[in-house]
Order: sequence, then C-alpha cells, then structure tokens
Amino acid sequence: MRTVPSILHLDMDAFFASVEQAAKPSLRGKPVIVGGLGGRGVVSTASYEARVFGVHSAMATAVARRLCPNGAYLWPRFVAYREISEQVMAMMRELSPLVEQLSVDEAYVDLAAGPYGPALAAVPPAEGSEFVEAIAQDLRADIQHRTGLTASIGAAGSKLMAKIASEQAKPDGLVLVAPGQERAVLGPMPVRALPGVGPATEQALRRAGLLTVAEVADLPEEELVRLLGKAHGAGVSLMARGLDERAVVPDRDAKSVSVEDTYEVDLADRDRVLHELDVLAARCVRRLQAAGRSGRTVVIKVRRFDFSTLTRSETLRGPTDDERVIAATARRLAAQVNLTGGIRLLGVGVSQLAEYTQEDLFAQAAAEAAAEEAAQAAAQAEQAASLEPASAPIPTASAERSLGSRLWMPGQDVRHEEFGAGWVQGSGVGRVTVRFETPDSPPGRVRTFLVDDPALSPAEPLPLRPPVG
DNA sequence: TCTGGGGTCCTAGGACCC
DNA sequence: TCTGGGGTCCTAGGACCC
Repeated sequence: MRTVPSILHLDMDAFFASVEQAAKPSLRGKPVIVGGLGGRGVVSTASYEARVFGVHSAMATAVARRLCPNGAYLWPRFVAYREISEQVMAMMRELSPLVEQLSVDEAYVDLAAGPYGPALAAVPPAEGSEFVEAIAQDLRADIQHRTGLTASIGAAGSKLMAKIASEQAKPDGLVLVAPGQERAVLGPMPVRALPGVGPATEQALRRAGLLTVAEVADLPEEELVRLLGKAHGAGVSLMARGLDERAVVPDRDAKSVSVEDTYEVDLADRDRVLHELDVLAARCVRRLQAAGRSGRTVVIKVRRFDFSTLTRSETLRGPTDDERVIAATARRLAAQVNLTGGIRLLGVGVSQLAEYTQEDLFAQAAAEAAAEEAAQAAAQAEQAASLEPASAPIPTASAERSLGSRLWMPGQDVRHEEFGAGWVQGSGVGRVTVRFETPDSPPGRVRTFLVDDPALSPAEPLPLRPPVG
C-alpha cells in the first residue's frame, strides 16, 4: 500500500448538462436535462438545478417532464462532449502517462508514475498529502479555466478509495483519503457505496443482515463467497476492508463493438426486423472498420414488447469485418427467435476482436450467399411494403440522422445566414425555434423559421473557450 | 411513469479433446 | 464394460458501470 494518496480519480460534474449550460448562456442556473427525448427516452444527465425536482440519470424522460415541466430538454451532442473530454484527458496526461479513462467524463491518473513521482516518493507522508492536494487543486482550476467546467477529484492510495472520495467531493470539490484511514472512511457507508455493488448484491447482503461496509468487512471471506459467488464475494470482501492493489492501466483495447436501437413503436413483422438488423449490421461494421478491427463472434440482442431480453450468438471460423457476413449471420440468428408480440429493441454486436481482417475462402463464400439472400429479402420487403402502406417508417432518432438537415433536434447547433450561430430550442408543425447565442455571448434572442428555411443549416459545436495561446 | 446505448466481467452447462 | 478428471471453447444470461 502507498503511503501517499497519489492516485487521483477525476469525475466531471453533471458533465453533459454542464457542457450545455456552458455552451448556451440562457440555460445557466436553469434545470437542464440531456438524454433521449422520444417516447422511450431516458435521462443521461440532469443539471443540479434539475436534480432538485427529483430528476436523475436513467429515469424515463417522460417521468422527468412531469417532475420538471419547465426544464430544458436536449438531445446529447456527443461530438462536443468528446472534444472537451479529450482536452481534460490531455491535461491529466501532463501529470502522468498512467491515465486510465473509464468513460467520457471520468479517469484515474497515477501521479507516482509522472513528473511529480520522485518528489512524492522523497517527501514524508504528511507533506505528501499536501503536495497531492496542491496538484489536484491546480488540475481542477486548470480545467475550469480552459473549459469553464467543474470537476471533482478524489485522491487516495488506491483506485477504490480515490473513486469513493471523488463521489464524496461532488460537486466541484476535492476529497483526499490519507493512507491508513480507508476502513474508518468506508465503515459507516452503505454497501451500495462500493463500486460493483448494485441492487442485486445489495439485496443479497441485506437478506444476510448486512447494511454497512463495516458489517461486511467483519464477515469472513468464505461467508461472502457463499453469499455472492467466488469472484464477486472475494472482491467485495477485499473492498470492504479497504484493500485494493489494482494498478492504473492506460488505454485498454476494446473487447467488443455493438450498436442497438430502441424503436418508438414495437416492430411487428419479421421482414422489418430483418431489415433493421441489416441497418444495425452496417452501423456496427462502420465502427469496427473505423477502429481497424475485425471480429469472430456475432451477437444479436432482442428486447421484446414485455422488456424480456435475449441474445443469440454465433462464432465464425475466422474474424471478419465484412458487412455482408455480419448481416447474414445476424439474420440467421434472428431465425432462432420467437418474434410474436412485438420487438422494442434490436442490437448487433461483434466480439472476439482481432487486430486485422483475415480474408478467407469460407468468408468469401458466405458473403456471396448472404448477398444473394439479402437481395431476395429486399425484393420481398419491397413487395410487402408496396402492399402495405401502413408500414411506413416512423421517424426515430436514426431516421432523423439519415434525413439530416430537415429535422431539427432540441439542443442541436445551427447557423443562420443572417443571424449567425445558435441552437434549436424546439420544433413542430413545420416550424423550428432557434436561440441565437454562443458560449461567450449574453443570453440570446429566439426566432422562429420554417423547418426548410434555406438560410438555416446544421453547424459544428463551438469551442467553450477561445483556444489558449 | 415506464424503463437508452455502450461497454466489462463472471458464471454455468455442454461439447470436445486428451 | 464401465467409468475418470481436467482444460478449453462456445453459448446464454445476469450484474454492474457511466
């Protein structure tokens, strides 16, 4: 165990919502909810102003609208979030090459492996904590200066405690756990505070009368293994006692690539399901190829009308990144699934990834067969569609993407030839409302246009701060 | 009020091989 | 004629995280 709390866990505060408030001056200090806005959407992030109303992540957006009817509801702008994320990660990498990114807004950094490492190792433990505190506060100030956003940081001698500390630090804070204080800090916490303890584990522990981390820590490991299974039991036992020797590891390769869509209306017929699988396979392959990878196992995911979910998978003889092979495999897997009652979600994924594509004769042959099958199915689908006008596609997020500029999403960046940069506040009945403001302007004015006004076009996100230097 | 999308890791049973 | 143990791969499902 370390004697200096040299592992930091950084977590951006209400990240998506905070980016929106930084980009859109009229939303500062107001409840902002970012997430899916369709009938089946869920909240990704709620601003702290929205949380006051009881709105939180993973809540159905329909519920959020009831709780907070006057909030601003926005689609996520992932391009903007990724850009800011990269800025923040770059700042962390200046502190150490050992940066482990957990998500777009969260990462560990191991200061011991960076430029401050030798100094941290040389200093007595008490001063080491002050040193780390100064580094962490500098980082938070830097992030705020360069992006206008706040981050919370936990500092400790292990990933476990750093993560728990950053949670305590929220929002806009720093919490440091001095090595040796782990059990004192963890003890009174509810078991759910431990990462990896979710609703199921909490229930299992509750049934055994265990509510706090201290109670779990006092239980023999064998008991926990009986309760939770081998790996999980052993892991929870170690965590509860504040023991964690996991290293900070940068840039692990992805082990799978998958895409999925929830449909506004359940899919009722097999041909439509097969067509959507083709669409998903194409999207999945695009991502796979962009990453320069290929995969050997194809998996489909099906969520039925009643939310029951199943997967079917098939492992090919060799890795592929061929859309025809993956689509044909997905269709084959779908043939094993009972679709009666309706389908609310479909997914296509690839795992057992390899670095490079391996062309082989089997894949070639399968691809040719698949192409033929697809052509036949397409002809059948066309025939079915012509016979059944009621099966016209309902606009969904993906339909809006493919239609591009003529459907406007709340939150979207736009530019008007006369009024300049702004964002879509809402649209309906042939009109779109745009607020004209930028990150550095005062709150802007709203104007309404026809949805197909040629002077209005989608735009790239603007940087939150002018480039430094 | 009704449940997204992208991942990771673990378990368990059956097939297959030695 | 009956009976093994262990290892690896594949498949399906579940818990969990952001």
